[in-house]
Amino acid sequence: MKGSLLPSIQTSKKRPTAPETRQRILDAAAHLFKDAGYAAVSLRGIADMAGMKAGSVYYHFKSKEEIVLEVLNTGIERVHDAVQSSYDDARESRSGSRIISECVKAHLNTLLAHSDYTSANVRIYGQVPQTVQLDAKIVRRKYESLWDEILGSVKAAGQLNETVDLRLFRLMLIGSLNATLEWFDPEHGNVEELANGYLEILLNGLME
Amino acid sequence: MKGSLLPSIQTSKKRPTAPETRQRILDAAAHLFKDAGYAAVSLRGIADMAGMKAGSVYYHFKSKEEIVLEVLNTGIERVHDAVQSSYDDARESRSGSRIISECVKAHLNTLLAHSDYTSANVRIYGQVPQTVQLDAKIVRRKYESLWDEILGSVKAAGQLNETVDLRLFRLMLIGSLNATLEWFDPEHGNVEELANGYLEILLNGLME
DNA sequence: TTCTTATTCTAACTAACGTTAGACAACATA
DNA sequence: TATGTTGTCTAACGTTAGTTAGAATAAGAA
Repeated sequence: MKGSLLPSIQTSKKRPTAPETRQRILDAAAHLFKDAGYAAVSLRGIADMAGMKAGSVYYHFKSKEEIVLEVLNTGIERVHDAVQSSYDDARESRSGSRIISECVKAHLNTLLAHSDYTSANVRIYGQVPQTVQLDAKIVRRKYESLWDEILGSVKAAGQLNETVDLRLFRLMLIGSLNATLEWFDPEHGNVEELANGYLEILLNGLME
Repeated sequence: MKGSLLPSIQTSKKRPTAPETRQRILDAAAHLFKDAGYAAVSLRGIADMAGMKAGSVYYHFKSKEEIVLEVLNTGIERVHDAVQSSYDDARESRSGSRIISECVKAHLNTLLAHSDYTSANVRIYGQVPQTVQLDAKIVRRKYESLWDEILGSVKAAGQLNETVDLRLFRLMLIGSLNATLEWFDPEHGNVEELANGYLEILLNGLME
């Protein structure tokens, strides 16, 4: 087996196991989908990046669609876990702005600094085949529900502007966070600062 | 010439002129790019929707890249014109929130209700070939400058929260407006209401 | 009516795509 | 060492993509 373009997973064995190779394929796919979209990424490209030939990918996955569905779902699961974890931690503070801040930071960190998978989901979801989209929607909806729960609890504690439509706010919040993918450069920017900047506007508003 | 899938441009001539056909090709391209992305849209698909065969497209355009560059630039020009027009009209009100509101509405209206081109730009810019991206960036920058001008003038009039980073706000604003493309359905929603909902949060903030 | 011009069609090219089946190689175990 | 199992390579398939050059057609002008 020739050299791989990804950092190789260290094992005591010369030849990687199927789970390891499978992971390598998914990592490559997530990275490429994130940057170029679904249709523009070929199996040969993914295989090349994973250090193998395209035909070999079929030992691990049934189709390109199966790969992208797994990338999409993993992406949402990761950000869901991160936000859930932050929510659980921040809850006891009983501060609405603290809770929202921590969850926003968790979302942005996952999206911008830790997961090609989450980035890929955001960038390509709208362009994958319909069948894949339908399958991925299930996990996506769960994440939306998590945010509804977070925002709902803050509102129930009387800490939100009463006139704000929570559904719209959630759409706007996640939309604006996800849109940072188009311009934020993780190598030259600080996610924490970015989150704080966004939160200031969202929580306090723009006008004097 | 067989029936076209687009509403035909009414002329006194039996056979459309090149400009008319050219427009039809661009309309088809913008529509398809918007929905499926760049790579997934074929010349044959565009030609089919424009009511011709793929080879004929080459009489009007040199390449697929030439088509997409034109779609991208037209998209930005349209939203730029709309926002510029709203800015010019709202200026005399001397009300910061009025100015911002009108410009936001202009942006959203163009994006969601009037222009496949603008929608296409937002959705595919990050995925077109590098060379196209570089070319399209010029026009894009001008639109960003327009917003910088708008926000700068409101701030200079002392009507903005002093601590807000204008560049960040602009990125966040345009990002969140553009993200509405992923979920807003123009056939079942009201753009004006959407704009008002967003503005309320952005101008007044979320917290009590 | 004929000629000219503009526009579209057609057939084909090369390259690339997702996928398949079987050969091959590497590793583990008896 | 031989055998069995796992994982990769290879060659090929049928299809699709962007593009090209020349033929064909339609419309307008003389």
